[in-house]
Amino acid sequence: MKLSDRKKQILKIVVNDYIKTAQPVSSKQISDKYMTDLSSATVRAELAQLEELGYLTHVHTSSGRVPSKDAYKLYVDELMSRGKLTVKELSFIKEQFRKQTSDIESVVKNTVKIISELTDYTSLAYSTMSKEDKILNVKIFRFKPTVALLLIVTENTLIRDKVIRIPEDMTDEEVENANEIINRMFTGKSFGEVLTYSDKIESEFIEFREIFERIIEVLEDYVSSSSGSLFLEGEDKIMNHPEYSDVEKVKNFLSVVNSKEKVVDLLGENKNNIEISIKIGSEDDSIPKDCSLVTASYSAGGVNIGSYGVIGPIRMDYQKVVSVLEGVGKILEEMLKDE
Amino acid sequence: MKLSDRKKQILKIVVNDYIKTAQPVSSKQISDKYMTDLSSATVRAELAQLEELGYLTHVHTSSGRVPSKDAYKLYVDELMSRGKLTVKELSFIKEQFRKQTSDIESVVKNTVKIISELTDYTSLAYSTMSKEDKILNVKIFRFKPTVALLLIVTENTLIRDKVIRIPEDMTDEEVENANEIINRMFTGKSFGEVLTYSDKIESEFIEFREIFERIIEVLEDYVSSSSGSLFLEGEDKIMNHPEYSDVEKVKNFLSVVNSKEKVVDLLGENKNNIEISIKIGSEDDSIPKDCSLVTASYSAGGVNIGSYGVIGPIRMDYQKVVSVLEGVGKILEEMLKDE
DNA sequence: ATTAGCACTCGGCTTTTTAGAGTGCTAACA
DNA sequence: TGTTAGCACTCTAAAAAGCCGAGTGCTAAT
Repeated sequence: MKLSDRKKQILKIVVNDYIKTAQPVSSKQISDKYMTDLSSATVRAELAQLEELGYLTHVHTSSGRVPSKDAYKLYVDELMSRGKLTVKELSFIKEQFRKQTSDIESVVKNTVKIISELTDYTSLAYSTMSKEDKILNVKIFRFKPTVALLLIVTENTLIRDKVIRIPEDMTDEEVENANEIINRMFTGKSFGEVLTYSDKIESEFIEFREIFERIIEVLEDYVSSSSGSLFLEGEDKIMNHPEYSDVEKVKNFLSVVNSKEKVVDLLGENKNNIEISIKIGSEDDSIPKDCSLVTASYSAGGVNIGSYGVIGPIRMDYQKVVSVLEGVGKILEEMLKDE
Repeated sequence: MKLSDRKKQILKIVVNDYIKTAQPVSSKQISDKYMTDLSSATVRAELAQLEELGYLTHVHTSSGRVPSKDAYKLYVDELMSRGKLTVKELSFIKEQFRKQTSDIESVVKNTVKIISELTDYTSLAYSTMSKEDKILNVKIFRFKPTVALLLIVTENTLIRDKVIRIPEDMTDEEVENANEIINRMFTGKSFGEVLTYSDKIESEFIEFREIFERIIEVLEDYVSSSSGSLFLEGEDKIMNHPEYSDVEKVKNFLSVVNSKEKVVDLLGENKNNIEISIKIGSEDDSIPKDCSLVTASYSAGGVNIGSYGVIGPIRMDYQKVVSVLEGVGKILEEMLKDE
């Protein structure tokens, strides 16, 4: 059934008001505050029908209406007016980004912080570590007889470094040598490729076997499912919202959000959308019960390299969140383009 | 006034029981469960006197006794029996550490995790970035025309890396050159020294001015008060304890614990003690209200390079916490010695 | 010094009461 | 036919009242 314009208008009012106040909204309020030309009785009739259609719920016989998940969905798809960031917010974002140094990691880290700050929700980002990412350069930097730092630079400007052990009896030249050979072998290849051929390659360089193994280990580690960097900010922000006035719920929320695997699961899904994606409630049940997730993804050089977003109660200020994500996203893309 | 042995014994019972149950403990419970040779009336008399002396409080006229801060202090200083870790726990620790790779950062990170896991409290660690730490080696690794990775290896085996920008028109040789000169200048010097002389040095190398400035920036950044790495684990564990059944309190706790500056403040203090230090309640008021902090410090090569510990409610299982910190500490020291 | 006994206190729980906000329905109205 | 005033009804949230019992403090006896 198609909703009349008036029904839509009323539904929008209900959702807006409920998002703002977290209180069930009554017919009288609507008629008084938003639709002075209509009596509460008329509104009441409309509300009853909207409820019939599944967009509203009654907490109990008396006491106003609360939006259902369907209502939220309709709201974000059709009803919600797209907000713009205020000048103040925009300049705050720019201000924050200005302090920024170069590497992607810290840019993303900062982004997450800004988003959480601006929206007052828990915010998260995930940098994909894709198997397709091509290796540009591998550098073994030995800074102690038995210890070296392994640097891997990839196409997506991702740098990974990790400490590895070096056999003590290797001379610096040998290490240098190994490095060069490895570089020749790896450069231009993707993580995936390198790992696939690792057995074959390995046999060719028995002399550097040990170093080689370490490196492969590191690579495997990076590609392994839950790798990639995860950034989380404002986990505690959830407590600023009345639906989480109960410690049990907070605990549950945090246990999900603090589990890297689960979060990666959440964020991993919307690969291709540059668009903002909104998941409401247990529309998909990986999200913690009664939560919504709003995400976008960012890319460098046209390739999707991660996603970022906000997680919070279903009664979320979608308008604000979307505008913040859009605003920040634009600036973020610019920053990454520079690299 | 000196406490009789019996009073001490009773006080110990009260603290132990209260730590375990979080419930005020009554004279009857004591007489029934712990001192069957004494009647509740006698115990009652003793309790009354202990209260007189300030070790116990009455929540209200009826309903049992609760330890005061003084009681906790006495408890940890004299009364508490030192616990040993169970075999199970010990093997758990070793198991966890076995997976460990080399670098300090991840060892410490792992340590924090283990502690939090084992104690069920929020656990934290802080790696000092001291001005006295001497620079062993500086390496500029240019992996893109305008971008380089700056590595700084220090005496305490700390490695810091950071991405810096390089002027595009510098040739690789020039960068190499700059690197060498900088290395000569910096090696053997402490952060503090380098920063002090930075003005003077700078004038000598106008040609490399830009790189030089970047490096100084990075150094400054590291030395700046809130630098050093902070590790936090199990922030949510606080909610497992009944005194934090109120969201407001949790919020307050988290707001302190999530603020890097504040935590660094907390941990920064007990520099010299290898010993375990226990701070109860607002004995010192930097700690979040009604919290206790148990810390120890770790060192490498005899130098103190950080501290780690546990933060939680005053009603904390000190015995368990201390034994875990000691146990983990020993293994940690060993691991770090290997480096 | 210890203990049994008893009166007394007071928090926490359950129950009752009350007030008011909101609905649904109906009948009247434009 | 859509809108509205009016009213009975429902249900919650908050306050008030009542009850239970755990625990204490004190006293008098052992």
